[in-house]
Amino acid sequence: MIEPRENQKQATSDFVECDNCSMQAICEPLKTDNQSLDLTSHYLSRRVPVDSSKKSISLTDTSKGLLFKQDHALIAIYSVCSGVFKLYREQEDGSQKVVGFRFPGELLAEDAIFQQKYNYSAVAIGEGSVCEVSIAPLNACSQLAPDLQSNLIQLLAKQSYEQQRNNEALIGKKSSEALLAAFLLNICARNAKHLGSETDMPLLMSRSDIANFLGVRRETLSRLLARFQQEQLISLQGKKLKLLSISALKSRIIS
Amino acid sequence: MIEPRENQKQATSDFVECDNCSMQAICEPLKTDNQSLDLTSHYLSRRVPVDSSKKSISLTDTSKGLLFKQDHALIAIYSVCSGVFKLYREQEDGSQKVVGFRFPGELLAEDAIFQQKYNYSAVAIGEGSVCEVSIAPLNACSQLAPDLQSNLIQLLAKQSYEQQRNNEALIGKKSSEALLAAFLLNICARNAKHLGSETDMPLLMSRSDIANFLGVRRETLSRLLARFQQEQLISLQGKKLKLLSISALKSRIIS
DNA sequence: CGCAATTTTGACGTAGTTCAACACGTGTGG
DNA sequence: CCACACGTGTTGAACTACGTCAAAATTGCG
Repeated sequence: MIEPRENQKQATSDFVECDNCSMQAICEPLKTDNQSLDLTSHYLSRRVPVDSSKKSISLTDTSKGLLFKQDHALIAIYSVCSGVFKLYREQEDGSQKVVGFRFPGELLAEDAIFQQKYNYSAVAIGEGSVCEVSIAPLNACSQLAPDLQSNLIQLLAKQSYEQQRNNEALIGKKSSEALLAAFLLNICARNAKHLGSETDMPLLMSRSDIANFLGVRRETLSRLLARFQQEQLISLQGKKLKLLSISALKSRIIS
Repeated sequence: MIEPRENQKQATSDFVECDNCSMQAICEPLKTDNQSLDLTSHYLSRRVPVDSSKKSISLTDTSKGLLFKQDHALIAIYSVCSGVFKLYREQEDGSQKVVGFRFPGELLAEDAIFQQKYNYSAVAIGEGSVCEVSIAPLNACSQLAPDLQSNLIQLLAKQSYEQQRNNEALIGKKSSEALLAAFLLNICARNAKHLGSETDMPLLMSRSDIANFLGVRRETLSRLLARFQQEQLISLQGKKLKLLSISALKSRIIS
């Protein structure tokens, strides 16, 4: 396993390139504009490591790898640089419901802007890192730079689009099989750009979390994955997921 | 009610008040600012009727009540003034998949801004009306009025929030019962503000459309609704839906 | 009123859940 | 070093919810 020695920061290749990042709209344009260049430094922290395998870092609290916590006041929004983040919500009965995953290049917590508080908790699965955009300074800078504002509009509009698509992929699938097929295609598509492959990706999330998210039992997920392998739709060894036939998978999505 | 008589159309009470409308951010602030007052006239058309029961109106095409069509170029975004709109997507196999409903005060098609084309078709269920914001003029005006821009940000941020919440309500529910309970609570909450009741609303959508959206069969939906009535969770006569016990319904949402 | 469309009801088969046991890897302490 | 607990993933058998197909009942509309 290619494990580049670690924590004096991973190899560059583990990070998504800025060109593939959702946050680009409010990071990069300012690079080209000399006058605004300084602005990003007021709100942006690049590639902050968030690690669930080590003891908790400088972040506020309890659980290791926790990026932010449900119901806490909004401080910053993020984009994922590396790793995978799990979004979940504590329920009245104490159990947790996984409400989503975020992959490198994707935005995180932007839906907290409306009520100024986080709607779910986010935790890194294994090692991860994020770019952090602090909201208060961003707002201040936006007053000064109209371009920044219109870029923020673009960013939110794009996110609205992505979210709609991701959710359409999952609502109202009649069988678990269709649901899983849609999920696998969805996550591979979302990882395609930065991994350079439409068919291969590491499945870092645990079966429990995936099953929780999809609303099926661990056991069912296990059986479905086994069936998909038998039928040569996917191959799955360890964490390595490979889609063997995208078209065949698509044909399983009968909503 | 401040109703500047309009299009000599439906009774005033059928329209959502502007105070309860998602679009308010880019409609109303400009009312208070005398200088910008004129701007809205450049991009905003108020309370345009869209009616599926009459013959097709001045709109482009075929089906009556159609507001916009999937894959067509983005011209305007909308907010629902009255009635209910169904969002659906034509699938490869020719069938249609209902991907959402929109109620008075809610935004429509904002997720088309990213790719400048509509991601689904929208059709009025029965009679409806919308406020229409044309994108090109809006963009032009945004250049001139920074306030308008930041209001647009607020609007998109809010929509991002709403969308996330609506979808969390529906993904990964283990039983159809839980799914339906979540759906009923969701749509009643979304109609609460403008109807003035958390528990009562007209269920204008057909059973087929609801079942399609939820990904269950018409028959199953029918049986579930019957069961919910037996168990005194809801009452449903004709189109009148009443939630009899919100807490009991909530307890059915075991995700 | 009467036909068509929509909704509801019934009987039956299958897919997915439930509960239990088991296999595997990892970390912990004697 | 082994024994043990623990988390994760897989497998089997019984039960149940949902889908399917078919028919009856209701609603809506001309």
